[in-house]
Amino acid sequence: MYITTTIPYVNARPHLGHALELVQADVLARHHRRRGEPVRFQTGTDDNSLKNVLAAEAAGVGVRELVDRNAAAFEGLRGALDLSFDSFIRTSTHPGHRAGVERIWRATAHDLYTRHYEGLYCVGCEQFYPEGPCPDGHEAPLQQVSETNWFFRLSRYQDELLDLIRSGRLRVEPAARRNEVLAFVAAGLDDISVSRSAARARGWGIPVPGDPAQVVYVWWDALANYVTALDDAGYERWWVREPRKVHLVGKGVIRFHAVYWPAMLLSAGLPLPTAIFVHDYLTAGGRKISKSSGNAADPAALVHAYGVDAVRWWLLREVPRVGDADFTDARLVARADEDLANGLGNLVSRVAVMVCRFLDGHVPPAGEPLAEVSREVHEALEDVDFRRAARAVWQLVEGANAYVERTRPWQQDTAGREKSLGTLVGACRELAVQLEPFLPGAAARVAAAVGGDRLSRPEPLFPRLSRP
RNA sequence: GGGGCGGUAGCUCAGCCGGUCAGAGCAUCGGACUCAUAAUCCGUGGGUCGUGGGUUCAAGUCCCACCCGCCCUACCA
Repeated sequence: MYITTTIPYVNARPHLGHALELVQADVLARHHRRRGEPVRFQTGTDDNSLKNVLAAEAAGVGVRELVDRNAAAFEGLRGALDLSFDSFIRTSTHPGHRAGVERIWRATAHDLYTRHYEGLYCVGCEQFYPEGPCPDGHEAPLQQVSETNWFFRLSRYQDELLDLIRSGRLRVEPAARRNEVLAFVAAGLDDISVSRSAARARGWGIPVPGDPAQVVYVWWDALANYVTALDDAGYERWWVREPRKVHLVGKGVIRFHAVYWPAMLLSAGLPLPTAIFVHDYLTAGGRKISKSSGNAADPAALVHAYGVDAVRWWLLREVPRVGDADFTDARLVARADEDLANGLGNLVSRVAVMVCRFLDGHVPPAGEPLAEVSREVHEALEDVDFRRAARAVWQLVEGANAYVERTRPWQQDTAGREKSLGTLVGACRELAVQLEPFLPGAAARVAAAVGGDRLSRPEPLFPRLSRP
């Protein structure tokens, strides 16, 4: 499976919303790797956005400097969040990116034409509007622009796109999002502008082949990363031969991924992605998270404060498949204490201690499995429902804790203790296996605590985050 | 303006094609237990399922209108 995240533009540092998408992609990648499937997990940054130029000007630093600094912060999420991406592309520095964008441009030449355009342009949106003000409320005033741009014949692909999505050859999940896209396409597609004046872009971006006065529209540039990130062999393997190509995207950019991108590929005669998984947004304390609104919900800071397991667990266990989710520190702490400390951590602790206390640390033979959850986890992930998958894993924790109460090893003779503790150690080991895609660090610690023939009393795996 | 999503116990939410669908978790309260990170297990209370109509033998579950929140899209029929 080829799994991608969107590549955020790096006008600021990453926020929790980026972390959500990365962690979701990471779970899919780890899950499918665990199943023995070939996986390539791709992410990166969009360095070529005009917004980066503006952010640099506002901050009084060079574009290169700002872009490098912020891109490094995004790439640094790998360590902070235990991400397992195979490659990280930066559109301004990746060796093959520019050439790849140019190649796709040329391959679609039969659908490109120039048109004079006059209108109001919002640099914040990188879009034209018939009237002001900018609907997104960007600070910068709309600019009166009169120029000639390149246009792409998107209108030509309307029927093909409808057929693609309706037939499921291009899967869009959740269904509500698929319907949204279908409604948009069915309403009629206009050709889109796919270049910008190089002068207004301050020379930042990729020049249009054969027209250096124009730079390639940043979305065209950015979308291409899904194939330009791959070298020739990689392209063949992951974009031509791979049967499952999945884009994870936020709800705000569905149109680009489910309409523009497939149309570009159709025009260029290239293979298409097979699925687009759309997540909704996070709010923080009831307020919209935006990169410009300060450093609220900084994932690296949250990891520093609460640990990677708590942060990943909140993102996976608490965020619904449909609908925005509100993040607060209190919710993260409550969820971590309830599930990780009181549930999983305490379970491992009581099991290990009983083995030490009653069986002198010797691990008895494994008993019957307590619950079978791998299938439910898999089905939930196929359905792109991370919360349901995480909940399924937790059935093991609850089942094991209930089993302890039911069998009461402390009241049994040695044979009884061996039987129930054998079952419990087995359950903890299974838990470590099932947990790996979600909380790789925690899974490893659980595995270490209950691995081997002899156990010792473990330190608390997950100390409570709140004061008792 | 058009389209979409959400509005279900104090909180976070499940409820697919209409008929045990009025639920789960947390919180509250009561009980049990003592292996464990003052953790765990069992049970209880609590809701006119946004509002008002309609269809139906039967509607959170379908239709219409409206209110609130959010998203996408467009401001020319």
